[in-house]
Amino acid sequence: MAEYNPQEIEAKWQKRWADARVFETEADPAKPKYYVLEMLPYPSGTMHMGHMRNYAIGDVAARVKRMRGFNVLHPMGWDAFGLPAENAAIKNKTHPREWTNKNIAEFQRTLRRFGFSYDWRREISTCEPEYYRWNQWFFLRMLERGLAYRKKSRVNWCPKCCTVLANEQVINGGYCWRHEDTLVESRELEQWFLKTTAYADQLIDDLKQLEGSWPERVIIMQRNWIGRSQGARVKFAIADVADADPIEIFTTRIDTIYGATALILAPAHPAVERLLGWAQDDSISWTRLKKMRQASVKTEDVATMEKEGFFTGRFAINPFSGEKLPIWVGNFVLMEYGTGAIMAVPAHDQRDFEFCRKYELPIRVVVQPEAGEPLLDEKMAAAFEDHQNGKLVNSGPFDGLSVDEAIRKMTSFAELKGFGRGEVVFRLRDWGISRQRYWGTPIPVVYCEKDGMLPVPDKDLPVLLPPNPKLTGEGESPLASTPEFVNTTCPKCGGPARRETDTMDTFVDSSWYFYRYCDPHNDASPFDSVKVGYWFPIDQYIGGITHAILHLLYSRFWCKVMRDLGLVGHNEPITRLFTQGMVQKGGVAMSKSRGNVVGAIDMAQKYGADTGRLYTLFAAPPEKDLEWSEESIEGSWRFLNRVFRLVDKHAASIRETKGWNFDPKGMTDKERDLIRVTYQTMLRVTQDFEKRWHFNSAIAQIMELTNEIYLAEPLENGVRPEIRREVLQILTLLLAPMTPHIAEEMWEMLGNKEGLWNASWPVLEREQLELAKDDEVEIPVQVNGRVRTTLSVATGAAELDLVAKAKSDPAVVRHLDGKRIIKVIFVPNKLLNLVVK
RNA sequence: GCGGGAGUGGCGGAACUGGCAGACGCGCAAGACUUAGGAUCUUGUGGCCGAAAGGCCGUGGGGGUUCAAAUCCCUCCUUCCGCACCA
Repeated sequence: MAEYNPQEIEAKWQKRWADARVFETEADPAKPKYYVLEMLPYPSGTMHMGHMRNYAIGDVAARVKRMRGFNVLHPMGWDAFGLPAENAAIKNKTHPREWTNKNIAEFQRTLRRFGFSYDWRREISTCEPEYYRWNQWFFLRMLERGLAYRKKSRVNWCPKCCTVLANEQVINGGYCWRHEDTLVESRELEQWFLKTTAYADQLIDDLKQLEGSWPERVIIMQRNWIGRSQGARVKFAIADVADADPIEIFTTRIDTIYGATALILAPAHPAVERLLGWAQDDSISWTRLKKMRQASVKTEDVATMEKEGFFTGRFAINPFSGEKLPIWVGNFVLMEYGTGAIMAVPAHDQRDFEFCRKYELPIRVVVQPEAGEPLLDEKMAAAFEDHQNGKLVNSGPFDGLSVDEAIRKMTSFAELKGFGRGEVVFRLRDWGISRQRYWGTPIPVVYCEKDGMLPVPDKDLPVLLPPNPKLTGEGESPLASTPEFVNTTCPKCGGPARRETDTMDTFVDSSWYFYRYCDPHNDASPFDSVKVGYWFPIDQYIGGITHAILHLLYSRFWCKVMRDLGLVGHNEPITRLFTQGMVQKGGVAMSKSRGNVVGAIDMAQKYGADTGRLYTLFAAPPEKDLEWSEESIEGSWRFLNRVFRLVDKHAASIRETKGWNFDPKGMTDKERDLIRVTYQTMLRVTQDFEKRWHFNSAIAQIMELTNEIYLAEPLENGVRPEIRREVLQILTLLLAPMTPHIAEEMWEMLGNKEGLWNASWPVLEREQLELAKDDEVEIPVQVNGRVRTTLSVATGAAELDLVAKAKSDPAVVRHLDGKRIIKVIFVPNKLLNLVVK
């Protein structure tokens, strides 16, 4: 009697896989490819079971596809630049590289311990010059095309990170994404940007291609983030001032322009000073403005903030009606969106209503719903929410038009008269990539006093990080205080020049890393387009929902840039996306700071990697959060022991038998039941893996099959050895993607000379069913005890029901559109066996 | 406020196209084997009634469609996530 010893078995098979180079893969146009990828980890602290769940899901996909004959690319690498390494280095007085490499070694050891089927030859680490030089190369290409640019602007500054954050890194209405308790400040700095807005239309339109294969909510989140609004700009001339520049507003509802009763400017609007300058008695207004501008720095509690404003003393002319409208400044108007100025239409906008109510500005209804209460006074207007389906009133020549007609006609009228035009406005901002930290990719640009800003020539790449920086975590960028880095020569005139001292946001690294896996050691270009052309797009990407916007949006942007550079031939890098749930303990995600991690290595030592893998796959469907439970993990452990004992018990008696070909003749009832339940399980598990990714119910099916075999004991009496072997081999094959080590061991115990890694996924051949694909079968139908009719059922329909459980005998009669349809139960030696109550 | 999910035993969760609700596992209970059990095996386990056979109720609440509803429709409630003065 052999004991299940996971540590021994796992080490044994991991070595065999490595020796046989089972997971190493090359592009091969003769074979169908499958690129499956888990988001690359940031190597910090220790790996816990939350990480493992992610990789277990990907590994199941990789192994199933491999068993089904695909050429599978399944790589792993490290998102190795970033702030924690720098902070740890400051704390421990070491170099960030030291800390990072130590963690990478630890992470790698853990992943290997779990037996994930990676091609380790393709491992990449983004902090290596061989990798980041291509960040710099891409940056220069973008610079050439005007997609990278520098400008002074208000940026998000995290006082804890001591660096700038991208808009996407500001969360919960104004907090740092890494320090959720730290309010982001606003600073004016000279910054590098990548022009994501140049692709705003494509980024939003191409989301359509992803529908159905990306989670709906990710698509919606991206769509909202990009935030496209179709609207119009309208110029309002300023009354009583000669030669004054008009004020331009943006609106999506130009049809309501006759209902405008004021113009409201953002406090930061550049025209405010001029307007106040012209007005008399302005000292109070100046004070208010100053206060408001300071207050607007805070983005906290935006939703509940009281609307405030003041009258500038000036008026604007409504170009449609000629009406004089007071110009106000309002704290709720954003400078960053549209033109920083709006027309207030209090009857048809909640915010305008609140503002005008407070300051007693008039309210005028201009859209009247066709049916329903007449909206004539201001109280009705406030309650009126559906402005989409009304007709215009109080709107001069446009009275009576529907909203859609009015928007069209009034926009072209404004264009004709030259005071407005239709425009699409995006919420998306360009991607600010400058970071004032050391541990990132240096931006490859120099500043010469004579020649100005110049790109570093390609031949001088990579611009290396200085090996011995002074890291303090305070003040300016560490690179700026490293003279040997800063001082350089001008590539044009050869005179003295200064290097750019900002480094790139680490999201640059992860925006294209998956291309590098296709050709990881190329030192002439970021990758070979032919190799990428074979592997791309990624067939299946797996990661947390946390990256729904940041990483996935940047990656999509990068892909489109590379396409326009002629490097790749596809529009979207990722065909299918799967967002797995988190592993929690005590109701919150595992994290070092919360002190609730279950270490992956500890897990492997206590129960073995297979039990850990099985449990994370079994305890919850993969897209849902999983609450870690030390108690219920015992169930997975027990199950593997049970299966192992079962195989061990029969191994000796069946090891020498030949394989069994489906042959219904002479089967005993016990054998038939066993074969039927085995094949049914096989079909259902295949469906769960391939169609639905319901790993938890796939495992449940396998457990059920195991129970059925136990129930059929003693197998020795009444079940031929070759049938026992067939059943146990299929059981082993079904387990292989999830618990590969124990599966290999049992496969060997059953007498197989070749490793399980060479085995194919079990498939029922058509001949075994004795039905051709489009056969029709005549089935007499009994309803309520009497033969009623004869139906023909296409094999397609019968096939569906092959997966029905044996227990669901007798078949069920279904009424569908007046027709009666039959569920068919498959019994091997009788072909089709129908019982209808 | 807007958008998207989710509500099924003591717990995690099954149930594909409307067709035997609660698969599988945890936990719990009883028993077997044991010097012992936090090992292993067997049996039971949604609620109520019943000795049993069996019956009734049951998928957040209420209503509806259907021979048939966890599943479809209406409505309300709860909850999680994302966005949030985007004009």
